[in-house]
Amino acid sequence: MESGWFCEQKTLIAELIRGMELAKQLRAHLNATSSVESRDVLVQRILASYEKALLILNWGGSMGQPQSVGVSAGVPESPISINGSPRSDEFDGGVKDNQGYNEASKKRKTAPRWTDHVRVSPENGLEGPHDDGYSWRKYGQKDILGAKYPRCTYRNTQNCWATKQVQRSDEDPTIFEITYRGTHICAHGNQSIPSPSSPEKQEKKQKNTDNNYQQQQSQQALYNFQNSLKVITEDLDNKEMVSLFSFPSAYGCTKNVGSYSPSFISPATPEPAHYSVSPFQMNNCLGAHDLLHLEPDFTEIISANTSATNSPIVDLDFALDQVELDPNFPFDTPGFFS
DNA sequence: AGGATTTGACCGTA
DNA sequence: TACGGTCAAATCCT
Repeated sequence: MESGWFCEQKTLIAELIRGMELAKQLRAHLNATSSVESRDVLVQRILASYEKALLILNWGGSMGQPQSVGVSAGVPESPISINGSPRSDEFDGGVKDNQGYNEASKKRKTAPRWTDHVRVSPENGLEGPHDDGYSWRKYGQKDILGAKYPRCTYRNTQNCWATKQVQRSDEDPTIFEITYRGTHICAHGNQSIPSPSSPEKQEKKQKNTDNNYQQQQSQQALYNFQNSLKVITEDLDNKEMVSLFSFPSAYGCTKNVGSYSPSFISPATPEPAHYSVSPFQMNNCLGAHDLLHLEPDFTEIISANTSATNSPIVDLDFALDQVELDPNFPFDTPGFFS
């Protein structure tokens, strides 16, 4: 459990760092001739970041105690002490019958859970991706009784038990309900640490670093992009947090909607890369062709950054992006945490 | 060839 | 027993 809390601390620090970075950005915007909307976006992101940090503190403080589950917890995913051997693909080798599987199965049931609602706006084109920064891999699609659209299920690819379900709303087909379940124990993509991996991997990582740089340089473009976003974050009695985004036209789960684009190296797994789901590939419940009108570079920007506009709960990557982007960040700066 | 996705089958739960 | 979640072989994609 100690390692779990350690992980929480890292997330917490990342959130606080993010909040500070956003505050800096806001300060810059105050001096510049930026729009009110972009400032507002920053303010919202700052608030979301600190809100999440507080939630982590609350949840971390109750670790080891029974967690109320069932309702959307509105709680950030928190580490759990499992053996870190997710099941499928590169990490699902035969754990099905062992105790670890059973324990993990139980924990999954009692794991924190919350829901995002992602809205797609047919007339406006892509206005907001839903890249929560984690690397998801689809492992199931199920027709749900009484539901018009199938439910797609995704699992984190980084030795992580967290899962994500995407269900298109029957009432409003422009809305996708994204339910996050379980606890992230994975290192965040941008949290990749140098590893003596193969030259190929290192090369990929270098490319990723380059991407980060490009993303940073594209920050301004992002703000312009974000100005067109409709971001509504609601705190539903701390039980559920909902973010609404405008998306282009969307479809139900479809086949062959594309692949994940390599973006990071996973230090903890034998995987050659950490795959970050691009907004267009968020899941097969979104039609990839919805987004074809966008330039690849632009989609990259979106993928890397708009998670900051996501639910304060699920957005974890952005903060860590900041960490990696500035490895020399003065953590020991006096008063930094004060 | 390696990795990602699809999809029918299996399993657990209510 | 029905339903939803997950598995895993087959298939597709790069």
